[in-house]
Amino acid sequence: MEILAELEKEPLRVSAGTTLWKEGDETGDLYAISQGWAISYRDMNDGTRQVLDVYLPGDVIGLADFSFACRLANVNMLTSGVVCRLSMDRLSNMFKSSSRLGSTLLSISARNQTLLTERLVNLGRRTAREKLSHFIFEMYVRLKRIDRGIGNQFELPLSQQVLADILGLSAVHISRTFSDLREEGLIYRHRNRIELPDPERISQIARFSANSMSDGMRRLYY
Amino acid sequence: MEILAELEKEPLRVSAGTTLWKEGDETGDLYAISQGWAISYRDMNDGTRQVLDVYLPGDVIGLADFSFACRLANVNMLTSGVVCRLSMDRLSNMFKSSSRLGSTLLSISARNQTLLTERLVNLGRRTAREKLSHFIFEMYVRLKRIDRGIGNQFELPLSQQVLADILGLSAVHISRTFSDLREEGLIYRHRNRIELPDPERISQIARFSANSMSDGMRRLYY
DNA sequence: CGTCGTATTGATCCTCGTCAAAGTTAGTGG
DNA sequence: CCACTAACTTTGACGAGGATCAATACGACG
Repeated sequence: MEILAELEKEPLRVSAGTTLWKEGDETGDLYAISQGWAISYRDMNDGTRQVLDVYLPGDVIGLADFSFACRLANVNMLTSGVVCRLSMDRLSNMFKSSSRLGSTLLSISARNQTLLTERLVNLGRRTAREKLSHFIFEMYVRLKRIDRGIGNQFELPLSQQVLADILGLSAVHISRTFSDLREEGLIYRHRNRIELPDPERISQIARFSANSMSDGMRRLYY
Repeated sequence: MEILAELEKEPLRVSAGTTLWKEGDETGDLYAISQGWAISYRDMNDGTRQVLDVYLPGDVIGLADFSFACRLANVNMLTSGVVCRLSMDRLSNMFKSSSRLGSTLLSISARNQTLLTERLVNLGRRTAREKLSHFIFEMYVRLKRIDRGIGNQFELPLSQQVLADILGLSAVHISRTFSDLREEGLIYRHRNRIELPDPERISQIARFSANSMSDGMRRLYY
């Protein structure tokens, strides 16, 4: 615990749009995001981009580059927020002083992998309707976990263009899909606010497999 | 080193088609695959499936479920081969006796994540032509790493249906895409044998970003 | 009140999926 | 050595989901 408390020592305010790092930068410290939203993404050489990950408060950013000398993706703040730095040096020390902590980091890494995997399925084998509702529902579950007390409305600070870049679709098609979902009374979106009148139904049409996210499945750490 | 040698102690012959585990099984040991090919995949409830990962000799299987009580995907052998078991108990001990090893596992996990990420981009933002040539080229690079001395021909024991399940396409379209690539003299496929007359050009077509796989980028461990 | 980012809507095109049939190849048992 | 079967591949015809282009509408904000 005291090791992890160390983490919170150096809080840093960042404004919306701040670049934490760019692809190709030298790999340095990890960040823990304690307030705000961030995304990691890769620019394609044809002008489009693919969002790889969406980070919420409580997430650790940068683990994926752990074994590389250079960053493999850009990371930007979507909103203003607060991040905490953790230097790699200190991290190495932590490894030595606590084997338990090593397990924990490995757990976090494994869990990230699970989310990626889920998203891989989402991109590979689903229609736009399913992709969008699946993603919205994933966010709903993740937000609920860090903030009990979320009803069936929540803030989702992602433009339709960003959603398109996450789901591998065009922004135009995201708009159309939202229209469909709204007409069917499944998802309402006003500005950046999402309302899910019947979350259970969403999870069905999204073919959401609870496994990977349910608390019941998780183990000891993290 | 001696800890890792432990790994090789319990080699197990397995035949093509062997199921190492199924989705929902209790998470148990890790496997290292020392000969043969394997895949992990998820069955969708509409009869299709999505392949999540392709494992080659030298790869570690099962890290992704590390923090879960249940397996999140099926793992099958595509060919006959040899795998080595590593019990989780021993793994925990390893953590305690060697902080370096913890880092190594984390590196492996991070590297897996990188490959997933790459595949995410592949599924999200590329055409069938690009997807297929990207995947073929990725295999080429990975095989070359474990077997220097591979020229521009190699064995790829994946049916077109499996390729489809990897790339989120239909088997029919894989066939057509191979035809196109063959007519352009880019990729020849006979039976399970792949020939790349001009690997460099493939990597261009595939818009392959060398970063994530190049040795030059890698760090200490693994 | 104009301007800029963001959303919506329509028209058209193209990539890829689906269905179905035929062709190939490997493997089996007689 | 041949006939039979099962898995895999190729090819064609057709349809649908989503991309693209372009015009318009909607706020938010200075």
